[in-house]
Amino acid sequence: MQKPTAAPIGVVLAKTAKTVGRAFDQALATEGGSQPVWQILITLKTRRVANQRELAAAVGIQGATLTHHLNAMENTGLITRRRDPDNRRIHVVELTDEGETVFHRLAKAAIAHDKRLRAGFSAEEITTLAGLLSRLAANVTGGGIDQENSDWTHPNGDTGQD
Amino acid sequence: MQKPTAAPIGVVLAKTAKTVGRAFDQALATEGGSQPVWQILITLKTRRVANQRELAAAVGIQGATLTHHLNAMENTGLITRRRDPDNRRIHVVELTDEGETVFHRLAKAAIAHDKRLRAGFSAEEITTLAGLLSRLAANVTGGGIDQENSDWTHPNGDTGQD
DNA sequence: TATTGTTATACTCTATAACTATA
DNA sequence: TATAGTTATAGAGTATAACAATA
Repeated sequence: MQKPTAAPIGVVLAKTAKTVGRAFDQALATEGGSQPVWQILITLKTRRVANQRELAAAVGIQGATLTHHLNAMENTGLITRRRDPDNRRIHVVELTDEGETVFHRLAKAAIAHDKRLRAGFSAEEITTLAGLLSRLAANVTGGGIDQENSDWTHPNGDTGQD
Repeated sequence: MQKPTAAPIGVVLAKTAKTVGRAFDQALATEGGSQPVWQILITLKTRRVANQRELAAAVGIQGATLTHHLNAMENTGLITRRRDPDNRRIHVVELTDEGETVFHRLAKAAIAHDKRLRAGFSAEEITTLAGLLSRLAANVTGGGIDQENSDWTHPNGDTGQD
């Protein structure tokens, strides 16, 4: 009986991500959100994107896929699109007040989710884990993975912690 | 300027899983597979499931979703379904020869993928990573995550390494 | 009635290709 | 022509609800 190889790391990663991702979906859905919408909102709040292509890249989807989500978000009143007067090809995407509100609600859910996730972990372990995951991603991208999203927990110095 | 929180671990996990998962999709697609098909095949090869509900649970999908995939796999000749004579409610799922062949092809791709993933990692780091990921998953499931899949690299003592 | 699985239907996310508008 | 974005269409994966078959 050879030493069991244990599950390959890709399988462990995929299963963990599925489990954790579903819990996150659930948390966001409770607040009327979804992962793509959350990714779009957080990107709009935490970095300046020059155009939708950049936004799509930051979220990790194609331009047409982004349009699809933006249409839904515009319909539900989370964002507005207007043309940039300096270059009318560019559609400037902006959060509405409702979009801001939803962002804060989702941020709260995301923070709670992350807190739950970190339970029992030391800060050092989280750092180690993040580092290992980054290296994993780098191994399949050739090293160019965009792992920023810096200070998202305080997008406005306020995340609604009542 | 407060110390940047870095990305929350859930975000790092999701992004890494997306990146790595897409690379894996790509690797499987090249061999005519997909992740659900691979999960089903590997489960059939590495554990004895009493019925389709168990198989669905092992793969992490609903029964109806499994049926959907099994239909496709039956159509493409990877599996057969026959009724268990002892309990005709149960549909016994079995790999055809073609199914075996595809399994081995996908296993090869999966092994190559995992090797690529592990590049630059020590065995200890992989163990650490797997452990941390398991704990992460446990934090959202209440502890009952099914992380087996033991010796999948040698389903028959042979994985086709030419 | 309970268990096993399938069918019908639909939703979300994603993508590619062709198109419009602007430069 | 090149760039920014949208529309049209489609496909994969998933799910729930209702159903059929068997026990």
